[in-house]
Amino acid sequence: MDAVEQTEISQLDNIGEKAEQIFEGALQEFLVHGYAGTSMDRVAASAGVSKATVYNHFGDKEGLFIALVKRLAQKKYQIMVESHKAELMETEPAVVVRQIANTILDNSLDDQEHLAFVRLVIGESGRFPELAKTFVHHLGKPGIEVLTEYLTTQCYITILDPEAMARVIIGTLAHYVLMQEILQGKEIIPMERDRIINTLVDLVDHHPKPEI
Amino acid sequence: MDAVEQTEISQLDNIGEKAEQIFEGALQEFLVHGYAGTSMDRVAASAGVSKATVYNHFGDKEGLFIALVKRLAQKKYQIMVESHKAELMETEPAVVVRQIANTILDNSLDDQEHLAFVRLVIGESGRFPELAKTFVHHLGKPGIEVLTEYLTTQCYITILDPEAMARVIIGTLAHYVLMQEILQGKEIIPMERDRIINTLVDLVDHHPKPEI
DNA sequence: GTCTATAAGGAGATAGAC
DNA sequence: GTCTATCTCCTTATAGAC
Repeated sequence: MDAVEQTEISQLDNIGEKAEQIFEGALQEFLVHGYAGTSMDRVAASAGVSKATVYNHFGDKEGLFIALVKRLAQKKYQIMVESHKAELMETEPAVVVRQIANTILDNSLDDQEHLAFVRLVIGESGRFPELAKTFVHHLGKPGIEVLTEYLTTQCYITILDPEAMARVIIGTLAHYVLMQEILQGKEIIPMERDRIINTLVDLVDHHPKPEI
Repeated sequence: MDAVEQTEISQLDNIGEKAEQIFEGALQEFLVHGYAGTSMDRVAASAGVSKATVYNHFGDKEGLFIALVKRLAQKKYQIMVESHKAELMETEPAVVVRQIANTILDNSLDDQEHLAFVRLVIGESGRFPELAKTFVHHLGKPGIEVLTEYLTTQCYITILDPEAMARVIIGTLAHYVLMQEILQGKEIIPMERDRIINTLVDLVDHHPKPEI
């Protein structure tokens, strides 16, 4: 396999060894200190390369930041959506909703990198609107769409507005992660994850039949 | 009324005219540029005072930032929770949920200051955990508690876990604001607010009676 | 309390050798 | 392509006059 073919296999790999190092260093710094709080000196040091090399690869600080966030969004997409699509073919709504909820929470609640990434994208969404949109496109939209598709085909009798219901489910889970972990509220307003999941499962399991 | 009594009436007013100016300048700068992206020079200029005056009042940049965010959290609390508590005494669940949803969305979706404030608190929640907790304590917790109290007393027959259901309702609305406005996703995944509200109203209106 | 002026250090970005 | 050394500007914070 030659170099040209390799670049078509994945947009994440084979970008050069130095570039990989720079991404790794930039990841550490931007996730911890934010965009304005990160210096290119520390990125270079953390990556183990000189500052000039960083500029040679990514042009300027903004270019590096944008490339990093887009790369991370793609990576998260593969983890959260692609690798779990197969599981969605179960027919029992209760089982499917429980599985989706567990997938989202398992990949969020204890993953400090993910929590820092969400903080970063939301925090910079006013100054980098395109990055916020990339995040929505790669992580918010697919989750809602996949669940909507499922609810539409499997629960069309009981759920009047599947897309709105998908947003209820995803929104509840996202807000739970935001409140408990990202905003560090788990000691202030504790809530067991299973109570959230059970309540969501109930919503689709015995939902109101339209009155007959 | 003398000065001592005045300070007990509200923690928001009567902190000195210069301090008020500084808060106003700091508000503009921090909400737009974030913590690290804001310079004390621009805060002073925006406030119309000298930089030394800012330092005399608030010690350092961090002190000013913390004071500003705490002040804003209190202000938002009064707008979002206190001023709407009376409306909660309606007995119809459908009416109450619709009212809460409209209160939250009316005070969020079009309020650029509020959206920027949420961006700021989430974005800085890793570096200023106490501020994140203040936000949860003043804005997240009261909303959930008030709604939980209502659902517990008024819907105890149909809702098995009122606190979890309160989080479903609040979480759905918060996530809607986050996706559509804060992360600027309204063109990417459009959704009418009334579809969200109607779906939430249905949840409490004809919720599953436990099987008899 | 408030101002002007300044200290001391860090920031983004580049020139030029290799 | 990568490095070292450097340029220039901006940052937080304070000293000292009033």
